[in-house]
Amino acid sequence: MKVQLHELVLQAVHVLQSDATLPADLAVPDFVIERARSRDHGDFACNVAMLLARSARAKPRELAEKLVAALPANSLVEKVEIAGPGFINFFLAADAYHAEVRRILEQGEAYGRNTSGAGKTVGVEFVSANPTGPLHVGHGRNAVIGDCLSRLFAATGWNVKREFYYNDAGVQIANLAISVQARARGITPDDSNWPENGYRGDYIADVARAYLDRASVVADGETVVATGDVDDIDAIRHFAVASLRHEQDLDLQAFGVTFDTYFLESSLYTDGKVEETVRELVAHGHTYEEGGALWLRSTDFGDDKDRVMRKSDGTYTYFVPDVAYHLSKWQRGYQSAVTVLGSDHHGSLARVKAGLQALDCGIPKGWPDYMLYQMVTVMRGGEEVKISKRAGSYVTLRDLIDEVGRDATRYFLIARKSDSQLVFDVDLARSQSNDNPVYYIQYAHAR
RNA sequence: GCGCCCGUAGCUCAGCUGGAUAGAGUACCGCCCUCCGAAGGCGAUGGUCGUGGGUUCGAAUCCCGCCGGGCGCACCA
Repeated sequence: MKVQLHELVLQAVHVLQSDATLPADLAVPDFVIERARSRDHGDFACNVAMLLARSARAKPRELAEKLVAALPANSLVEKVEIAGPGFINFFLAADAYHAEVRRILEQGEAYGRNTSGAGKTVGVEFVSANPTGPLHVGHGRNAVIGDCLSRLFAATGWNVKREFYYNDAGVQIANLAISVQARARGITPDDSNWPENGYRGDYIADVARAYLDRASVVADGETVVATGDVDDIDAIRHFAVASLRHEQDLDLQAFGVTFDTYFLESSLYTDGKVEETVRELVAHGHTYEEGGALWLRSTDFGDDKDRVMRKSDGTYTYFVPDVAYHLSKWQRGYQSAVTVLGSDHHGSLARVKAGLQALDCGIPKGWPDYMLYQMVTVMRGGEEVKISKRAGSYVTLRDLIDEVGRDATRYFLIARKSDSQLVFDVDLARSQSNDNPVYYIQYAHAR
């Protein structure tokens, strides 16, 4: 409807240009057709006369009158009024509404969709939680943002690849393994010989128990059987990662979120992608050695300081596999890529983009896009629920889904714009949720 | 100190590519519904849009300063 009205107004402007009421070389400003706030102002309002007034050296209201007179005949509009400082208000004919209703009924699910993204592939990376614990409310916000974004892309014809990237090696996973190992040996977080950076949550004990019971777990298409050998740290790590990935999968499934690809950071090493990335960066002359470390001259690409790629101990900093990962997205043909990321990671954006530019392989400057979101706090009973990752106590996504229902949780996490901090009021969400378990109990009693 | 984000009703937040009386939920207050959903329906109250300047016919919206809050500024991930 707006598009059609926009076209009508544009034609009126052209008419005035052709009869010299308006200068022929006039740049037509970006005017808007918008839904009128008040019924008195009709159905749609247009501000073009006020925007044209200055360059046309005319009074907005007079211009508006001339524009209205020049409007092409059409069946959409029943009445046009000029109001206020020069708004053109359109009152639509009932037929216009009827036609739209018919379109909605005819097109059903397809209504409102378009094909503007046809033939293009977008990679949407979201959640990307490391398998070191259950998903929490922050991951929930990430998940629903990424899911909605993906659906929007799909609705506009894009080929959407939903991707979950996770670290299955590295320091944090080593900590996970020794935590499970400690639990399997009967050590608890309060003991003096509990590992210094160990994960303290109760779920670690659950994993340890399952490991000792020689349980099997399926994650990312692989079945892992626990050996029960407390001294085999590799086996423990493998089992622990699979266990937590499995738990996360269950949570995501309960949340209605799916992925096409689970991308393992370790594959970047085994496939030689990390080495390839470093080699390319060195080959293009954007690196230098200093203090026994290999540096990327990322300041050449908009970063505020140069970054270490390879530490003096020979290992890579995390940002190298990050660059390698994004390179892999590019090579997989993602013309567009979006990463949904907590704003506490926004500092890493500049260096990853710098790294990609330094590869000189044709990646556009702004690629990839990021969707940052702010922190979530949870209120329950009028008080903020304190979280302590150290102690392993925090509000999990599963808690919220069980307590207020899937859709209400999704709604409250997406209802706020992502760059506002969000307060999730559990009681409010419960009271407004159709899935509210208390409601069903009451309803059952009432019957 | 530097960078990013936020500051709108008691509370949680929309509105911010400038437009005509700044909206919603919630809380509080009033009214309705008294056998099948009173965790409902209707209505009222409530705002110097953090603050000071600037641009403009017109600023919550754009620009600059200041104040307040969050996050980030590693040879950690």
